[in-house]
Amino acid sequence: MDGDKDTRDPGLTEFPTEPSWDSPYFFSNDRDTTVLSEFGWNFSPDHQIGADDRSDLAGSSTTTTLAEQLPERSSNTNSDPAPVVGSVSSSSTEDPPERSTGSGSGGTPPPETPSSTTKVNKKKGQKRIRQPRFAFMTKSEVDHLEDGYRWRKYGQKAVKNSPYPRSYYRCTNSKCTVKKRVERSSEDPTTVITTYEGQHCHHTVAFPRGGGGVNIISHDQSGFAAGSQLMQLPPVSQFMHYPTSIQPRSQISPTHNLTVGGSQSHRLVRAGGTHYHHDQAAGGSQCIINPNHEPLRVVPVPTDEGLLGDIVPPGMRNPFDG
DNA sequence: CGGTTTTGACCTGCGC
DNA sequence: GCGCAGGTCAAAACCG
Repeated sequence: MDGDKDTRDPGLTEFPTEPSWDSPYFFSNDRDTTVLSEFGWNFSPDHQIGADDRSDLAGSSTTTTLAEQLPERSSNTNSDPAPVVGSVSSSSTEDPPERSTGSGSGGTPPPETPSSTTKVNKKKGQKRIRQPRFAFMTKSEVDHLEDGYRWRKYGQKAVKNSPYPRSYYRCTNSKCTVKKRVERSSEDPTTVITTYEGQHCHHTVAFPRGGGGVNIISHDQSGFAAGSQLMQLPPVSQFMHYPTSIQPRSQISPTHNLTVGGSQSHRLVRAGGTHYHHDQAAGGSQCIINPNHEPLRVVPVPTDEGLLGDIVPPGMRNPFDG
């Protein structure tokens, strides 16, 4: 225990402060947001930002994306100190549908049944399968950043070697198993590390039309489908759009330090209070993306388009927007 | 009143 | 096998 696992730190500290276009790190879309990804996606250079874009971003951008090929369940080897922030190693298994009970028993199961019962839930030899995760760091004074989805906090834990606790959130959509962890970097308290796990199976919450709503993504676009390599685009609207829309959950701090580009971003607007309009089309389509087909390029875009403008085909954007 | 947050307990995986 | 740290549960508290 001492030299113990700096699991997370390594990963984080190693992220280039500047985009490494030749490395798995890519996606530089904002100044203060570093995007890290744990997806098993196979982003190829072709999907990275174009040379032109690079020059545009390279300069001031501190945004970095890490796309890491996640072997099914790496993370346990030291060499793979949780590729991302998460550090998580044994996170959810979850076969999406049901709460994995993962800890299945987690909480306060009947003391009477030793653990057998609980264990039963989680088949023994069954190894947990990690859901694709995606993390990014954002300079912000608020921990929980708005992303268009509704989250319910289900836990908080103190993180070793960090004075800041880690919060666990779960998408409030009962059919959605996406989770997200939020923690503040111990090295840089101004940086919030958000890790998403899983893919939303629904649209983002639609915000008041007045605010222009959210860039809800509809992803059935056949053009985005790709045979067997279908990749569910997790938080597309999240990680791509976040930067421009992040908002504190409970209150928008005037000093909110998101630099996101300053001028963009007014698509996500709080519906007031802590509630949001739920106009989302329940059971919406799934977010599917095929890296091999659709060049993923992230470049600074005008306010109107937001980051999605370059990622999501117009036809795939918020169906409620128009 | 319904939904969310808080918080302590419990479970699991992993390293030693 | 043990201990640690991470992750999850669920009851209670809180809030709009």
